[in-house]
Amino acid sequence: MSVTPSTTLDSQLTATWSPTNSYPDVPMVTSGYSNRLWPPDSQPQFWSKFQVWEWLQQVMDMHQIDASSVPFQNFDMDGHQLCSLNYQDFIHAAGSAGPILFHSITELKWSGQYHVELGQLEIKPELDFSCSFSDVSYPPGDIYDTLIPHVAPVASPTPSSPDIKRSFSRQVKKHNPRGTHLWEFIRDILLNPERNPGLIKWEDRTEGVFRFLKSNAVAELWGKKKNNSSMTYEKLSRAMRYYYKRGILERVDGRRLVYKFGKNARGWRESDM
DNA sequence: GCTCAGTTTCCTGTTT
DNA sequence: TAAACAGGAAACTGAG
Repeated sequence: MSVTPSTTLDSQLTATWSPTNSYPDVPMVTSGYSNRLWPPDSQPQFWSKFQVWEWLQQVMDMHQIDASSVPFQNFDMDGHQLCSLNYQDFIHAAGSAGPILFHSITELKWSGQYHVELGQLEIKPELDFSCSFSDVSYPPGDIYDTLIPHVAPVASPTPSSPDIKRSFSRQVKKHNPRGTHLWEFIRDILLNPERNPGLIKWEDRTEGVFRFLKSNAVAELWGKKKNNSSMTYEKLSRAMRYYYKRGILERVDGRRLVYKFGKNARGWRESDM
């Protein structure tokens, strides 16, 4: 299923979010998407489906949202369609993560058109591949505490009371307490081979079977991401084996360095994109 | 401070 | 013989 845009791009830009008609009693907070992760001339209206998917993944990584909590197939659309979605469309398509995604795309659309307060969020820029996905963290009392109630219009399922807000925050973060999981890191390499040619490759894309080509290099990259210079493939593979029990990976008997995504791994299928 | 999830580290034994 | 696999056990880490 995918969400059909309910308004046009132009009407959306003026009706759903603007610096003047939103929530004047609340200071605007930026997460820095427009300034850090996407080039200034990157206009979401002109994104391809793949770029939409990349954006989706990046926002989820930034906010440490479990990828399995957002049905990627709901975002089977190009940038123009994405920009045409209103707040309710995002709620419909992404559930509790909808407000965050809505805020992100709105900010990108409005990039440079309104004053933002920088410096409220900690960004850890890195130049290598690993920063492409999720090396952004927030201080305590992070964006969920400030963003969600502000973005949410009246009569939305978005949390408003402190208790609900707290449980929402927990729901979003509990699954991923320390940023991107290893399997998501692996998946991202597979889905972005242009960034890491020759590290891991698909053996059977439709079945989710993949093979490590440079196991030590992947381990090194993982260690770099976790700021752990002593990471080895042996340790990484131990963590991979723990995924068997959880159904995130399945064993591929008799083949070295070959793994397969299991039923609980999300976001790797072409149909998810 | 406690609990929990998700690793990380170390280890022994087995398979390729 | 080396590299990789398998899995137990304990420790670690960050977040709620």
